[in-house]
Amino acid sequence: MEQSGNQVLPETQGVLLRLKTLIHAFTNAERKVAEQVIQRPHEVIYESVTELATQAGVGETSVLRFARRLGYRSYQDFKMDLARDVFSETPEPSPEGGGLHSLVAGVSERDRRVILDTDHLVDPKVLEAAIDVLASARSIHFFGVGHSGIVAKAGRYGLLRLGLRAEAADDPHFQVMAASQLTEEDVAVGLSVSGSTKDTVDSLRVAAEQGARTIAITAYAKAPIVRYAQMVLLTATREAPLESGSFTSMIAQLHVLGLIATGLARKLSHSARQAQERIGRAISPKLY
Amino acid sequence: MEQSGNQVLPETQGVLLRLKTLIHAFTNAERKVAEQVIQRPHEVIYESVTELATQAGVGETSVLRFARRLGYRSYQDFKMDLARDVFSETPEPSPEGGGLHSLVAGVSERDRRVILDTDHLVDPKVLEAAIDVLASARSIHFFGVGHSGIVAKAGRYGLLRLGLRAEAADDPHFQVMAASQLTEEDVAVGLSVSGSTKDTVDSLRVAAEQGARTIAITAYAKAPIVRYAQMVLLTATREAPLESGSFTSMIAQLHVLGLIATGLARKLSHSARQAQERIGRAISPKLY
DNA sequence: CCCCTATTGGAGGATTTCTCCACTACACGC
DNA sequence: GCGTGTAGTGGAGAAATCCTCCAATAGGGG
Repeated sequence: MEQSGNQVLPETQGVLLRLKTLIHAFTNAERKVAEQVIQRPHEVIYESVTELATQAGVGETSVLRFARRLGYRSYQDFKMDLARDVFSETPEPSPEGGGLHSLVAGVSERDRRVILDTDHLVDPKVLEAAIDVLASARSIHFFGVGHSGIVAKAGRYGLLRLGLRAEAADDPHFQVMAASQLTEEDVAVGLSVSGSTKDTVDSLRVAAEQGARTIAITAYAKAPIVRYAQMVLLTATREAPLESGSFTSMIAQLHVLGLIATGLARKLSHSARQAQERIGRAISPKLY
Repeated sequence: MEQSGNQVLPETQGVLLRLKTLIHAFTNAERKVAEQVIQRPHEVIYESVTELATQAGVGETSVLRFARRLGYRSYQDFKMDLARDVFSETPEPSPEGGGLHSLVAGVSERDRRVILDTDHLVDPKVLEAAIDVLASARSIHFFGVGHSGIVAKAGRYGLLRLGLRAEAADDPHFQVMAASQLTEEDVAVGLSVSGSTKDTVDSLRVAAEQGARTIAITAYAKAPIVRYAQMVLLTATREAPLESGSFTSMIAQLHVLGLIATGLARKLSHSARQAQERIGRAISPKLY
């Protein structure tokens, strides 16, 4: 009496596990259904009541009852829960050896790791200070050559999108020329992974001598560039000797710029939104 | 279906990611359905055709067509695949709290996620084909404007480091001029997140007309640019309305370039190592 | 402005899910 | 042995759902 009727079976995790432990609680017909489900769950999730009933050699009704007995409102609900089991069980042991799969996995791991590592190297207080200074600057100048010159431009565009006045110079001469024109109202951001790039260090030095606020983004806390920086934001390095690691360094730098830009966007949310809209309208005719 | 003769079509994983990249391939009604699915996949997997149709404000037929267009035999099949996505997705850390810590955590999560998503969108076969083609190219030309122009330059430098002949143009005129000079021995790489940037699309078209091999790196599988690309590599998108998401897009693009460059470095390990050494010697006098 | 194609949703048929109920089997008491 | 009660089972058909067909309409190109 108690053991059948409308007893609801205990609720543990995982339909499949539950089925196996409860195999004895089922009636004959239900057990046949349970066996089908346990044996070939991957197929069952794509089968209808009728199909499963036929496969199990029982009537449709028994399949329905089976699902109800497990506590589901409908057969569909049961299938979805079974699907959760089936899909989340696969811990995906890498299909086959090395080759291209491990290329993607390896580079991905490296690129994600450099972001995580950078998170720990960036000092929140310095980040906040940098954001404050940038938010109230008259103009912002990014300095960098080589790869860092590219990132400097990215930084410039990112701040332009927020409606700030930003410049970027990657030519060594123009860079130092621009630096010589700065004042206390301006901010100079020097980008150099090594922190030792002569041109960039010189530009930041000149900017500092002019009284401008200076921010350095580098991977080495004791590099020459930090001498002239009031605020230092560190990026992680991921030396991969042969494998072209330059993209990884750039990702770290861009990540830091993303932190700054997002912080600025929050601080300036109103004007930033307006700037975004203006830019959106201006760019749309350039698209197909 | 696809016009371009032997285009290497991207074969991506994950319904949700695919939906985002294919958003252009949908009709109006289908897009409404897609939006529902993207916005609340957890609920959709428990809904019937009728329910989803009502929610999206379209007819049932459009929902069915939507599933068919994605390549599923039935609506049930589509739901099962969606369930796989939903259930195997790593739970997104809650964006709790305000402060600066959540700024770093939020941006970091976003930047790492875009890399993971991109991994799933990049088709290994296409990647391999692209690497092969690039390894044997006489010269490689990167095209892009705006943010993608910056990434184009990064791509150029990355390949230069491997001893390959690489160029990058971000000026619309020079870009198309350069494209018009290419031959079958050359490779053109078009970078455009939207895939709709006129200048870049035109350049890739001209390059294709000249018989050059063409590769597109974009976030939308059905964007105009893919018409002229023999190989398409997809990047993930991370729409962050206000927050400056441009850095995130660039990180995704750089990650794909990193995949290519690392693959090339392996393939050309000998000559790449030599190139690295030459470059190292050449650059060292520029450092303090 | 017209034509042509692509897009769309409704009608209704096909399939699937579910409810209801009759039937069987078996246990137990008399 | 026989009646009675109860659990177990599947079939009939209703309800819901999924799907096909097709007419109406919107939109784009000439």
